[in-house]
Amino acid sequence: MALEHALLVALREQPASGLDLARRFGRSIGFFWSATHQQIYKVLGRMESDGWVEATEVSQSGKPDKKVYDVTPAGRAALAAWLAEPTPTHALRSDLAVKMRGASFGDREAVLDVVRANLADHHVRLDHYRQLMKRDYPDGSGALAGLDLDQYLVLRGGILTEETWVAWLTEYLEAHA
Amino acid sequence: MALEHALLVALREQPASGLDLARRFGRSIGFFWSATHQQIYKVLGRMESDGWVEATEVSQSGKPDKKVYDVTPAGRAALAAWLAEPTPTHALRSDLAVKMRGASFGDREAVLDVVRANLADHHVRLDHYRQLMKRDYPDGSGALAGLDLDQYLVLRGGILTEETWVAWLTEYLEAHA
DNA sequence: CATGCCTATGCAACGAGTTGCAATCCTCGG
DNA sequence: CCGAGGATTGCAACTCGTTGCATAGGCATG
Repeated sequence: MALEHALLVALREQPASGLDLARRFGRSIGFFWSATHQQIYKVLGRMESDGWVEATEVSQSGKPDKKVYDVTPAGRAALAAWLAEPTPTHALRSDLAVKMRGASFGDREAVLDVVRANLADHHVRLDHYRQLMKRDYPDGSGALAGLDLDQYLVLRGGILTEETWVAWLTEYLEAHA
Repeated sequence: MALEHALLVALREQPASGLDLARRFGRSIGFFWSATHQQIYKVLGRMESDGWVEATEVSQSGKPDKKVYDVTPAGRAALAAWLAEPTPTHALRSDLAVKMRGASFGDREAVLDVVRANLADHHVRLDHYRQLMKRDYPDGSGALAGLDLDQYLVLRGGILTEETWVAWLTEYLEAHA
């Protein structure tokens, strides 16, 4: 239900084509929200027929044309309304947690390998986020406000989340060492 | 894809009926994995026709009969195979993060209210988990092993996760104070 | 020119989960 | 007896997202 609104946020930050969005959702935004290009095209089409966004054909040199989407006033209103709605908090929902809990019912060493692989992945992500932080906010949050501050704070959330994963999986592995 | 395996883990811990499972998924297990009874019945039916579980009709005094499911050898093998598979890590996926990032495009004070409501909810969950921890593991993890240790460690993960949410949302609110 | 590769957009089929509703069995209170 | 209400199981329709594939333009290389 929220991909539409995530796309509205992304397009308000910067108008873009479907594939541009897919790339952004694979990078900075997408570390906190993922979506494939198929899903993005599908939702963009619905949003366009709902009048939330409108597309402009843009010619490119050396590449096929692309359709750059921008948010309409109706889309802005829909976004503002959604932003003010309460959001239910839903639980974690992690395959890995299920495997950790069920490790006794299979090959424990195999589960530990899965956990180790995930830990390595979370280390990579954490390093990546920290690099983004250093590159984009070398002076900390002091001078930020509005959109910049919000982007900073969401990146902070990503870092906190990855640190938690690292801590948790490390604790799991040490307890089973 | 993993509800089936989450159910296998739950049933290996303790055979149960569909509604029993729904209640457990609304409680201890479900703080890390949620599922409605409809979804559980649907998946249990498929698992039964796949030969992963088998049901026994059990009469109850004062209540309708119930079907208690237990895991078959084929189900045990399927669970063991799944446990050893690698698990891709997928990103956060949080409506609230999108709202925090997009707060500039709507009524910021309304978004802050949404964040405050979520913060209160995470405080409640954190308290709940800590009570579970105190009730079920008053002596810490020292003497635990196997299934008990795993259950403890997953609860630890829940606590770490909720602490992270509390820290993050608090930081967000203070930055916009 | 033919082939392969990248960009860009999109369709179709499927799987998973949610929401709303229904049916049955049982007990309890009036 | 009758109706209310909880327990138990389940169906149907819908939304959301994934996976696999298709189409087309343009470039580079052999």
